Amino acid sequence: MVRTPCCKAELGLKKGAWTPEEDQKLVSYVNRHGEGGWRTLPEKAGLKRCGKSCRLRWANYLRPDIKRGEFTEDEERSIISLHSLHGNKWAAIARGLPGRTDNEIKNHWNTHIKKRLIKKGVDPVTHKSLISDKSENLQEIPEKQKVIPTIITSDVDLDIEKVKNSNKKSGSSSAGFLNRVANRFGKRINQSVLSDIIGSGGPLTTTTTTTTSVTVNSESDKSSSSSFTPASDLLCQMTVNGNATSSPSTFSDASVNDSLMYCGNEDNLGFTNFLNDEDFMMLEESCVDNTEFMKELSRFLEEDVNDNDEMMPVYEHQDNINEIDNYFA
DNA sequence: AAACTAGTCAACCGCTAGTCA
DNA sequence: GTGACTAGCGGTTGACTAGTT
Repeated sequence: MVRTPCCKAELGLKKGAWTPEEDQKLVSYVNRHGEGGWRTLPEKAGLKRCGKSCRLRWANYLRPDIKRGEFTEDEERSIISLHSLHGNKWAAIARGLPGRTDNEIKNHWNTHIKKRLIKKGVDPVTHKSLISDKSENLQEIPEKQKVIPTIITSDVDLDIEKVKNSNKKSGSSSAGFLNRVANRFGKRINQSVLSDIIGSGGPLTTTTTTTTSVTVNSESDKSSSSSFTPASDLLCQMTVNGNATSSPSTFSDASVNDSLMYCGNEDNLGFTNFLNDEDFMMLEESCVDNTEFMKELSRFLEEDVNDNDEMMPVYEHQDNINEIDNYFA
């Protein structure tokens, strides 16, 4: 089958930048007749362009619902989050950002976000830490340099520091529990066990972006460290004296997309994002299926009963977007 | 001030999937 | 089932701009 070329140069069709007059003609035509019929539209609208070009121009720049201007922090978070789930499926990503086009997102990714991720030591393709791949060699890195970058935000310095310094609010639900688990239990549990659990599967709904920072101080704790770095939807990082590893996870929930939960002091573990009850239940189910984990967990709980106020999330039920903005302001 | 370089982004190209006759 | 056609997607290009030498 021989395809008919969409744009026949020999027909004298124009290429290159659109003029205001052309835009006006296109907008006027689409407003009168609606979208579609792109192949025949140019002729009817009096444009010397191919239909494909008209469709693109309309879809990317002339549509009234298009949002122009700088990407917001939240939008960037969403892009990174969605990209971790969809990869370079720009159209799919664009569907998650109303008013933004696939082309715009693609450009922004390639010119800004990708570079920033690389700069922070994060592979923009796998969303895993580039440093973690060499975790075995990290012992040789000077202590001061053993800092695993946290990703996700639109700005390099957007910050955990701010979170750390914010007023701490007490938590009471699954998030608080998980923080205690992370704080205490994470130091002890066998890494492979925890990795299995965290990456053990579950329904995926939407993507999320989470950064989990963990620091374990004692030398002996190194062997029992773990990190939760989901390849597809939950981005977490964990460091143990600077050593970072990663493993896939399956938490999901758009609500988690706001990176706002907790960040403890530097000597402790914590989830920087809020985990809602649905996510928690998913984790719980995975845990229950793992007897080894449950044994460890039982031990942890016994110890935890007497000491559960040690680690509280900074943030837990903050669902107002303005408050989130203030958080990073 | 001119030349060069790097960054940005609008637009194009090639391809695929879906639909219809 | 096949071919023609449309819509849409993702990768790439190239014009333009800003910054640097």
